[in-house]
Amino acid sequence: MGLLVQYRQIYEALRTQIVNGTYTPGDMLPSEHTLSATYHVARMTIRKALGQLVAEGFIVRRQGQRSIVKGTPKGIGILSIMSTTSALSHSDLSTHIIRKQELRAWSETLSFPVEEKERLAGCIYFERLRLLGGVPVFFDITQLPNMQLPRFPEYDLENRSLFDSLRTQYQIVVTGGTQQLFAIRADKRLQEYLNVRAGHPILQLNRKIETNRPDFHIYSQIFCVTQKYGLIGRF
Amino acid sequence: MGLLVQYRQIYEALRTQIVNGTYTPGDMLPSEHTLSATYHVARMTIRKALGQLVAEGFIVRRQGQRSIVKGTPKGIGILSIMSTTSALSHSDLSTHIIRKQELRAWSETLSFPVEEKERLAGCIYFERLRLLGGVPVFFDITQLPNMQLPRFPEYDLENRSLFDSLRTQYQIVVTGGTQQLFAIRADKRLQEYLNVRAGHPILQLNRKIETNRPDFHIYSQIFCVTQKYGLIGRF
DNA sequence: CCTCATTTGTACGTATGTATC
DNA sequence: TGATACATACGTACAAATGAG
Repeated sequence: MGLLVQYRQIYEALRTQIVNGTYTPGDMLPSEHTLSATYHVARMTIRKALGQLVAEGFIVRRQGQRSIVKGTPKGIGILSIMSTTSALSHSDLSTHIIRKQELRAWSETLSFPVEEKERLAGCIYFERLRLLGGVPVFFDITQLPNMQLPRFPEYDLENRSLFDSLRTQYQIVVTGGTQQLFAIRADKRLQEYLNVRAGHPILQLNRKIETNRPDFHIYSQIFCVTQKYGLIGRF
Repeated sequence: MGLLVQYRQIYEALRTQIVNGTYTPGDMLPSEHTLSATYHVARMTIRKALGQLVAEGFIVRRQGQRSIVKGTPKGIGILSIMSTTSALSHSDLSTHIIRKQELRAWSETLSFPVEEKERLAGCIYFERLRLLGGVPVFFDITQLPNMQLPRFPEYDLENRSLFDSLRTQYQIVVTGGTQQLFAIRADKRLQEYLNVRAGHPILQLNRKIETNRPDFHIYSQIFCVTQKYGLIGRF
């Protein structure tokens, strides 16, 4: 296991408590000193864990007062969908697999060049369509290197987030990335999948996502209809 | 001065050396131990400074080897323009002020609600058009609270970056933000400014940018033609 | 307005583990 | 294998911001 490190365990523990609602937005976490006592670690270890939570938007911290819980952030490097008009439950989002993950050659049309080690490892490829209340809102193509991911091709990406799977199964976490954005007109394939007329404006994102593994990047292309729902994300 | 803290001074020193080319991409920084000796500070202080540089993409760090310089990052929370076809000098980007910064009421059409303290402080508003090789590529509207920004209305935003000005003049640095993205059709105003035909796909970004000042956010709307130049950024 | 306890931020020193070369 | 360098972790001390009184 790669989870021996203490600050990581504490990070996971606190993170879980925020995600599952033990702490709700506006709540205050215990002080560094208190946490240090309860987990039996040095204050610096606690600070490291809290620093991670700050970086990912789970909490905010200000000198002189305790950490304030902000809740589960909307998209950490990822983008999530949000209604432009009314609040909408996240559970209304469903995923339809167009192509299940499979080994195939790297696409030639990526915005960002694949690194040598990744090219040699081969490519896991899949396509998904996301629907909100039955309406298709975005179509995405994901490619990632086939490196030390035992049993990955069997995972059900319909119900689980790719990023959650990578984090919990393989300790791969997103550390940042580069993205390129375009507004385009819908082509034939997009018209079909996204159910729009010819020439409808579509938001395209090409991204190279970096992780804590030095030579492991996720390459994705996302095509999104933003007429009714905007794409929202943190940076 | 807010720059008494040591790790911040060391951060600025190293950052400057990367930006001005003393260190070029691929170079290695001195080891933590060496830096600790040259600056006469503890290793932890060096680590804090290097951590900042990592977070902003100036360097990458891996256990067992020295810090590797990546160069000046393209857009930290900001977006910069990059040609989709060929490499293009950044100096070809020119800025045309449509409306110089002025005090006015907060716009009602922002994606993100303005915070109470900001609303009371009033709004500094300006509009700019960015051109690449003489071709307009994006039009942006920026609004920020009129809080402790002496002489700001006089600054020439044509030649200087807003973010550089805020950082060097007021020690305000971007810490993150939320953005909402849309693909839209060009309306009459955008057709005029961006020189496109009716209905041309336009990329719209609405963003709320957070800073190190607790109650100071920058609200911006960006409208971008991505036909020839993509919008690129880190997250 | 000032004081004081609490809490976080910065900084130092030291030790050990682990990855890279 | 050994030397180098970064990562984690402990302990301590003081500075600075916050909020309560």
